[in-house]
Amino acid sequence: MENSTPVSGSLDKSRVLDVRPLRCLLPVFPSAPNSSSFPNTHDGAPFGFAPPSGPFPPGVAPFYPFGSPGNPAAVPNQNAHFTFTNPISTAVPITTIRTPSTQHAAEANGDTSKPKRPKSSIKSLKKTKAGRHIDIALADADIESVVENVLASSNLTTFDMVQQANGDKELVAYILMMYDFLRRKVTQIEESKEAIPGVTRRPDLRVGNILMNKKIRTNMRRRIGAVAGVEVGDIFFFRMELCLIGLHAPCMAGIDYMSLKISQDDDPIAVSIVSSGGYEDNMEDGDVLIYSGQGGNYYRKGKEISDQKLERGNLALEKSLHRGNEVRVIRGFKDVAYTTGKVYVYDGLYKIQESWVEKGKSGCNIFKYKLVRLPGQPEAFMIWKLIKQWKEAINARVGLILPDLSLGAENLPVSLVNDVDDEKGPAYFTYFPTLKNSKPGNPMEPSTGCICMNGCRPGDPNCPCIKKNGGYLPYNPNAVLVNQKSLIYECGPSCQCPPNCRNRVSQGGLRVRLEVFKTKDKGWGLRSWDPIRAGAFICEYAGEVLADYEVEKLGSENDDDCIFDATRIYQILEMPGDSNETPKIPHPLIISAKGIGNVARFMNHSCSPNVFWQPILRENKNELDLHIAFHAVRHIPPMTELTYDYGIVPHDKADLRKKKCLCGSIKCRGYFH
DNA sequence: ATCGATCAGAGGTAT
DNA sequence: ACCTCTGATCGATGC
Repeated sequence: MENSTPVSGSLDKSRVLDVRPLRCLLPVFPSAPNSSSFPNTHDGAPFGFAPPSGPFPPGVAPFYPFGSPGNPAAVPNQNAHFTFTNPISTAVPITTIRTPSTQHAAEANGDTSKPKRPKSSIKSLKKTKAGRHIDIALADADIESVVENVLASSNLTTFDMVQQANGDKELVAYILMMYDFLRRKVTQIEESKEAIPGVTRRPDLRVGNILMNKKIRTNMRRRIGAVAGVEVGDIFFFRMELCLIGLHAPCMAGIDYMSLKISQDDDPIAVSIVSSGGYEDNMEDGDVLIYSGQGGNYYRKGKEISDQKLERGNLALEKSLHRGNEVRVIRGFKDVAYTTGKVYVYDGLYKIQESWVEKGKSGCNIFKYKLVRLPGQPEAFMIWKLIKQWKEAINARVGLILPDLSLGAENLPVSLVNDVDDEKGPAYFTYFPTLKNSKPGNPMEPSTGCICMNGCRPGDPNCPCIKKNGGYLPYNPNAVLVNQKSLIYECGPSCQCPPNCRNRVSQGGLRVRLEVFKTKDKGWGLRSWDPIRAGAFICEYAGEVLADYEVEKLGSENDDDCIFDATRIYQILEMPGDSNETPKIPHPLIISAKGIGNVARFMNHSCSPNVFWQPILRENKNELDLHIAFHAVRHIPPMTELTYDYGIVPHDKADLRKKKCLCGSIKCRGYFH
């Protein structure tokens, strides 16, 4: 990983770099809508990872976690609004939350109008020392009300029985987005409170527990083989996600099994395993997995390391070996972008080929199972292995044209690849990592920057930058946006916090290893070698900010590719969040990346995008320093094309600029601008 | 920065 | 009640 990072250069972002080596000058995007050089069919999505889309099943109203960008008039369910800044609000100042009063606690609980509190709250009350009762109770009430309100705004409390029993792609995507949004939100709230030493709050488990209790889950019944709505290659970042969608039921154990009635006998049969390196698994081969049985393991109070026994999961694996049933395999490993976290990849169906017992490093017996991947499935874990090779030696990348398109302007290289035809690169442009000619206007009221010398801390009641964001730091750790906002106020040149401040995410440069590649039918596109978490920052839209007179010219000229136009009409994203928080920019912003730009200029349009944009205002004395940042709608597996919604041109020039859309989504509008 | 020890947890099975 | 390839945190090392 590190060896692919060029020596800094990140300090000198003002340099404009020429990308001259690209000799072949061909159009970047599909040209005219009636061009015959592009296929008219919508089939054949470039990869197996077509984004979830389409009409929601009955009972599942789409709700808009990250809000609906653009025109508020385009929001269909105006009556389903919920704001986080409303009364119940999470935006209660920390100080009021911290004033302990039994009356307050009782009121807070009563206000939820939920007579039954989840058992987790009761437990924490019982287990916590006397002095902390109220804090915990208030925290729980606070979080419960957030969850309640989010769920209420989605017109949904539980799925019906059919949906709980069997999912589909949309339902699975919906549950995962809901889960991760709530998890980020709870993390944000917890972070803003004073930490209780020695107490870890585990938002992942908490939110999982709440959704489980509310039956916001699917594929509940255990099954052998494929799980409806889950595709080979899908990625996850928490074990709870696997539970909620029925891919792997135990929230910690590595082997999931069910009893299968054969004549009179009840045989346990393994249905899925999670291999994440906790034991002495062998992950060398992409299609073969040597998996260790469970039990007899290290650390458990009052228990010694011991021989593993042929019971529970081990017995199930043994039975599955003889029965020859398919076993789902989820491979987990350290997330390179987030050292303390893990990423899980659903690697499809395997069969157990053999089993044996061997002595582990501790000297105790360990069961071993050899699993072999069934042929004919899309590649999943194999792609990760390939990428690892590319990172070690860039020349291993087939079709490589340039190892770094940015020529050092970014803090990570951006490879340029064509493995579909012989085109040698996109049309000439100059790589530049941020905006030129920014700061076109003056704000209504002057503002001052922060003085957080060690970086802005969540929950700091005195930080003006956090105040401007409604009292919460808008980003979770690791540059993940909690939810879409009308406008995010980042720290900027007039702040005294350091460049690595958590409130400067869009200024920190690339955090995932990107690749510009030739698509099959949409010209050049953008994708990532690294997995991307839902909400994670991807890149800024760089280019030249167009002045009014330049915008006027746009319609008449035909060369208006590579435009970001915040004034267009945008469709609502299907993400959990607050539908009131639609992007609102302080002044019209149109960016041209035709001559000067960064990776963002290669992102293609999709009517069901996996990336959304977010306006950012950087604190800069009395100037409006407005930028556009792109974040992930949902978890995005490596090598999946990144797309966002280009929006709709409202005025009469629209028809002239229509291009045939090839996004392949069920909800495709048929064209884009 | 990376490692290990630590521990409260969750859904689930087994009794 | 018992089980477990979690996940965050805290301290101690590594370079």
